Amino acid sequence: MKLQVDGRKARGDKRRAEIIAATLRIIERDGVAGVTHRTVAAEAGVPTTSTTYHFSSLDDLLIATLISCARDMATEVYWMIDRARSRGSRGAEEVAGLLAEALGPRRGRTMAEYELYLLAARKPELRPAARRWLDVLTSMVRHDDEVAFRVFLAGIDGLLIQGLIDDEPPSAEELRPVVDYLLKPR
Amino acid sequence: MKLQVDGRKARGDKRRAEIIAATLRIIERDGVAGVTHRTVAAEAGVPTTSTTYHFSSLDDLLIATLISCARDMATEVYWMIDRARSRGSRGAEEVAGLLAEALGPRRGRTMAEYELYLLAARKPELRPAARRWLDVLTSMVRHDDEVAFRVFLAGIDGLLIQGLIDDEPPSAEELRPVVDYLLKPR
DNA sequence: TTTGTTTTGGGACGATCGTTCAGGTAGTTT
DNA sequence: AAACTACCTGAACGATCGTCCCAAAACAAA
Repeated sequence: MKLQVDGRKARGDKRRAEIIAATLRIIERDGVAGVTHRTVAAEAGVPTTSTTYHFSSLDDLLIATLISCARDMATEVYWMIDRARSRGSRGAEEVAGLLAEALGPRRGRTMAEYELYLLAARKPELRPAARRWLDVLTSMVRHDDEVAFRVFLAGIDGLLIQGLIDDEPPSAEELRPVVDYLLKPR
Repeated sequence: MKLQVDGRKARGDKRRAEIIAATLRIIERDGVAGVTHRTVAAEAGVPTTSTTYHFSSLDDLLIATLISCARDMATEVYWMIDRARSRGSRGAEEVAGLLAEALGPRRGRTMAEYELYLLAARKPELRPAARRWLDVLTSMVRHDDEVAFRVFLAGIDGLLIQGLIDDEPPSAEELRPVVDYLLKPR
């Protein structure tokens, strides 16, 4: 069995990846509402029919984008945990910093993620991909108290979604006491 | 100064309210993406031009819908707090019940609220209305520990948004320990 | 080279979109 | 009664939408 040596399929895969990346940029900038075959194609620099060829419908394109997005998130969290462990930290500082970054420089990306998340609430076929994010966290982070860990995950989500409607993003220092409280064992 | 006796304006206000209610039903059923002048008009049983007459643009209609939605939420929370106080409860049972209801029978409404919430993240003119929800809670609920209260609010949001991508909604009994943990003083 | 498969891309179809306009109706004021 | 204001609505505009069709190009297998 040959593994991906067909130059045609290789080109196709590359283009699919470019289209997905362009879709994510569109969502970051204009939201899911801004995603059309034409806007995505223009962003990716390909003809309009290219997106309809590689993705049988707009829903398929959004599904592929969500899956790609969830994979990116997982690897990011993985490296953050790695950083925290190498410092011997309990993680509060790293988490607060990550939240501040998600609400500041990467605000568009955070909005995109939650829009895709809500889309998964409406489209059942997106849910496995959306749940992967929580699953990855649950499997990667060591936790003794199941309830405390659920509270921690919920708190992170809540802080992010509430921070998105602030006029200016909160700093890591402002978030720190809340994160500390979330992580404090009892 | 006469207070609202002009029959014409009274009719206009009534229709505006009907259009807003129809918009909310559309969002509950099909999401913000399903909101067009035509779908809203059909849902409300009015001609298409009626929605463009009363709301100068689609954005204005969504803003009005979010404001109306936030007001509804505030009164609901008000009554829940009233119920809890009259029972002498600390509120855990009431909160868990409210969450289970929001994720079960009222799931569509909950999705609509978070979609409008995310819309406020993208459109600054919506943010005051979106923030009103948190402000109302903050002013209505007695809280000594500011940090603990922020964690509580974030936790509620996180539990709701995570519950939206479950295949079947969690029961009040399942949510109870998490809510207890959120409310437990330390 | 010939044959078959996959990708590319221009063009176009019907549907639906937001919004505008002008004429008509109902209610208020003078 | 006349003048004025606010609301109502059918028709239509240009723009944009998702999607389809088909021929050309690139590449692989024969």
